Amino acid sequence: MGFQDVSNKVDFVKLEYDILDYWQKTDAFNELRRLRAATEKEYGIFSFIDGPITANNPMGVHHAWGRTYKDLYQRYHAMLGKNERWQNGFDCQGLWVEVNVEKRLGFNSKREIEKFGLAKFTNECKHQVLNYSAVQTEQSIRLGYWMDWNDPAVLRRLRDMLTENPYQQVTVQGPKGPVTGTVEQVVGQLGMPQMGGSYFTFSDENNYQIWAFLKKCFDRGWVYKGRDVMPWCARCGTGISQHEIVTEGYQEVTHESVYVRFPITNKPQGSSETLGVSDKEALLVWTTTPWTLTSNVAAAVGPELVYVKVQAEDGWTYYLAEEAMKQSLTGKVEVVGRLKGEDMLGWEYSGPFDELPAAQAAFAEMNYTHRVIAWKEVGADEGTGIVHIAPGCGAEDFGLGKEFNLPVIAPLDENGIYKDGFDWLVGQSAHDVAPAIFENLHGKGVYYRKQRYAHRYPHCWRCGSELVYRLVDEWFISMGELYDKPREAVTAVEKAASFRYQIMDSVDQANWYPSFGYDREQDWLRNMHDWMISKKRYYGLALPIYECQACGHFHIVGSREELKERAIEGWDEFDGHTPHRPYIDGVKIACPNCGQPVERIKDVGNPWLDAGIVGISTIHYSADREYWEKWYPADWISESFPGQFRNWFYSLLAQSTLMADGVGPFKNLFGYATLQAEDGRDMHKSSGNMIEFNEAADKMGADTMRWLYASCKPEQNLRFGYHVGDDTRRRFLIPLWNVYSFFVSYAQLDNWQPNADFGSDTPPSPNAAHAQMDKWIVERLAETTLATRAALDVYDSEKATQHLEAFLDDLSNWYVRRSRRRFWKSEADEDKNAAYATLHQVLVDYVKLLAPFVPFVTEAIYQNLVRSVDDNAPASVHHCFYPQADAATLDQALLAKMRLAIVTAGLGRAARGAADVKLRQPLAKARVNVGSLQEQADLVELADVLQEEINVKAIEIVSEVGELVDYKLLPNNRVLGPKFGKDFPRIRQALESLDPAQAARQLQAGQNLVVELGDKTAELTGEDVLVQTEARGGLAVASDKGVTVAVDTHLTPELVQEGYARDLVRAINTMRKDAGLEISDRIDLGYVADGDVAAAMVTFAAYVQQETLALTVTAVPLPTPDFQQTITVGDQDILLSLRKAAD
RNA sequence: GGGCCUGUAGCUCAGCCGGUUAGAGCGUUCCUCUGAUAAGGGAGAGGUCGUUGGUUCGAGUCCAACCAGGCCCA
Repeated sequence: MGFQDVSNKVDFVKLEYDILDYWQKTDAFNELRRLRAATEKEYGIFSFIDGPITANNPMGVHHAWGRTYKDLYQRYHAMLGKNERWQNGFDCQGLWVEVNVEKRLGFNSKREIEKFGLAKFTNECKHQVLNYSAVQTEQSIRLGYWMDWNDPAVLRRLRDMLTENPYQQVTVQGPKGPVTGTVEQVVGQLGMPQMGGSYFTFSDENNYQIWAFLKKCFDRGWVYKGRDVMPWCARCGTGISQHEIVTEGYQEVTHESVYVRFPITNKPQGSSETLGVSDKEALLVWTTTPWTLTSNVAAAVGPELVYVKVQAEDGWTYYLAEEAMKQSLTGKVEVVGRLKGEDMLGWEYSGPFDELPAAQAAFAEMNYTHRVIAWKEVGADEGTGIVHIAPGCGAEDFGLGKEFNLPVIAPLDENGIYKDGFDWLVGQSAHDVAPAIFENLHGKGVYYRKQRYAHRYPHCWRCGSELVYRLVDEWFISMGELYDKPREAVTAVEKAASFRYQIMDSVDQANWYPSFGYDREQDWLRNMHDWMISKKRYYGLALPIYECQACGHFHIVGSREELKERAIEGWDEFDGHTPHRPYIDGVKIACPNCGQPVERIKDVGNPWLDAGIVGISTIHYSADREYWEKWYPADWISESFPGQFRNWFYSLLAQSTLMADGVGPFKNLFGYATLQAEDGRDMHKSSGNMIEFNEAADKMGADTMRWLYASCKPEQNLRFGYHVGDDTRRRFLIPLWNVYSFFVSYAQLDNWQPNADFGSDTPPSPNAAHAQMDKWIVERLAETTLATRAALDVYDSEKATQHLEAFLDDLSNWYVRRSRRRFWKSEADEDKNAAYATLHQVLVDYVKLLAPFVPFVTEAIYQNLVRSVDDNAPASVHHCFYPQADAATLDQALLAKMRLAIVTAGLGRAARGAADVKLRQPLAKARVNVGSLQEQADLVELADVLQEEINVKAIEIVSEVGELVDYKLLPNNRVLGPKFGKDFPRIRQALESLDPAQAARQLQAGQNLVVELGDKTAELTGEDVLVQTEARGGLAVASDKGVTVAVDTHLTPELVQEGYARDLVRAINTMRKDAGLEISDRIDLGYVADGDVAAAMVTFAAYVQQETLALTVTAVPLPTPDFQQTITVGDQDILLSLRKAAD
């Protein structure tokens, strides 16, 4: 037994695959679950509820960002001993799955789906989900994400069998034994206790649990059918709810907008204007959606807006808003009148498409003519200030239509095609008719001009098509009244009646990271409309709404049992199927009101119902209430911010709040921003800046990705790419590996092994300075442990990584660098043993701290440092407990002392650099000035360290370095400003005129300074004035943070010779390396030199021999050298030759 | 239309309650160290702190307007 070889050239990607194998072979994840089930009693639980990922595509690098957080915090809490559920979730239902299946099957319309058959189509959708859930499972495993994953092979088997024949019997292994049923039935049980693994929102449990939720809403009277003009996707044939459309639904597009004449036919009595019989007078109206002109019923003006009557060259007289003239009119015009919008109310005009049968019928029915109405929202920034109103084609228009009791002309069917009654337009798509409409208007003489117009226009968020507005019947959950008073003033009764206030209370119950998330969610809840839950589609939640065609009553069924009880038809055909179309549609119930048979409405549910119920459904709310109470609410949830306030966060909050009687679904919410490409743009395949997850993982390495993700600012958009990846690897993983590889290579060389219970009984180094260094790095690790835990406890991985990186820098660039010689020396004494034991222990604890962040490399290091020497240790670093430290016992004095030494050494090197004296050249002394007596004492103690670091013969601690620095007096603005106010500039001036050196002495002696301000004097204390030292130009001095270091650059011949000796040692050692010698190989050395270099070779012979492991040194070239080279030392060319000694 | 955020070095970003000479990392140039290091260290170049006003002894920081970009809600 002993440590395995470690190359310092590591292939991290290969290492990750090896570790994945190891975890699989040792069943490491399941072992962790067993261990934590056993420690739950002592340490409790950490409840995480996963926001489901849409199983419709391979996962992207942006998912990997979120999954890194999820894995990190679950692993951290597992290392704290807590038990967890480890359940991933897949989002499985809804339009996005349908769209991709349509693509796969080559469908373009709903008709083709119906022709294909709903039963088969539903299966294809499930097939799609099973396929990508398998892919995403594999990808997540590759990321190192530990979850209760399904075997991807089983998911694929179910996928294939489902398409083959969903009714064949299948048996799969569950955690409590085999599960048997038809393929459809088994798939419907995925995620349930008997199946284990990820939850799938298409499961029976999830669907029926939503029924229960809807039933509760129904019982409270919150569910209603609404008729409204909604954004509608003609391709998908479905309404798009407000929840889906804001933000990502809008895209910048350019349309042909059109200016149209609405010829005025009548100005009623009382108008200030009268219509001249022969006048060609018209309202000038503008629209960006020409297809809606067929449905015009009114024109709206701003009642307070100023309008003008203009005579144009074309013989027409136009009315339009004064401010809109410039953007609207072309050619010469003359203003002939001015009036307010309210003066035009009631004017009648002839519409652009009055000849259409649909228009005639609608107008005749209500005995209506086109007229001007008032709308205070009308402005003149765009268009003409006269707005075309078509209540059948626009949401606001519809609202106005209700207000003014206008006829509604709805032109489009669900595919966006003109319906009957629209004459020549029938059968044409709204998207394509603009040119024909223009031509038609032209023919009628009402066309004025067209204009290209760029604006943000809503698009279907799934398929990208432009939306139209369409009059439809949809189902809604009422979000309740928004009371016109502060939240605190809302009474219990009001709250009970208004769902939104109940959800707001749940928002209050959680900590939101970052905190602005809280405000965003409350803002959404204040502003949201009622929740549109229906979609006229095929695959998804079957809304259990039964609307009686006979009496108009509707009923909501709250469970499978209730449906069975109420069913009067079709139950037997449905029984054994999942609650999906088409089978569920065959069940009829008796209308609870009139007893007539009633069918389910055909609509399926909004997919956020599926995702939002998981806080209830996945923890067995109905099957095992005790279990649910234990795991609800979640300690923590996490998703990307954009979109989720009105989507998952919202639906989770809403559904949970109702089901859990006002207890919110989570205690802590952690959100993060958007992942972008390195160029700062969003990642898109079409932009060519897309990085696929698999490619990133295998090129960059999963640990690198994870450290990158964990160390970034979550609330800021993350720029992801190979350059930041390289930077991350170089900054962190490579130095980590180098320290590890350094340790192992020397430990192997010395055949060093830790004690069985390493760390506890290693005697300290007999060398006091070394013992102190060992103690320091241990203290630094304790300090880092405290800081890391504190950061992770508040979900601040960014801060944690900063502390962990700072530690690595201290470990690598101070502890190891300062201690290297202890590992090199040949005798295996107590000092060496202490060094090994310290570095070993520190590395082991450090990788435990790192394990949740970078699970692969830490596992590899742990296996070698711990498992290869201790069979009884936990099989995986991830089975260990997280390191602990006690803040009370931290040796703050030692930490401060060493920090000072590190700063001072850096300044010493900087001072040498300023004087252009390279570090190999020894110098006589350095003088150091620090502020406090404590610091002076600390530096005296660490003088030998500083001598080596700065390569000087002596360190002199001085209280004054006056001849090397200039003093500078600076006013302490923060103190003096408030004290002197307007006199402050004069104080500054007076201070500048003092002799700084003398003033500094005075202040240091505790005396006050007296300055002349012309008419008066002022006294300044040591607190009022800041005394700074600054290096006098050209001298070897550096200062920072109250420390000043000056090096004496005077060279004596002895120092020069010693410098040569060090140059020679360096050159010889490089030659040894180039000659391929082992570190421990002995050599014979020959050289040809004269003058000072030859003298140095004699004076420092012992030193050179010792440093180069030379058995013999001769002042002639070796006759048969292994390696020979001429180097330059001082101004001489020196011939060096060496040969491996016979030994 | 309303609200919020951002604008600082070539790039990515710090900059606390207004206070001294505006910083870091990457990149770049030069120097240096190195028998763990695809590393490390140091120095240099690089800034009208988006623009214009205002408040103040003093503004990157506070206020107003504007410009540019982003987000949220109508």
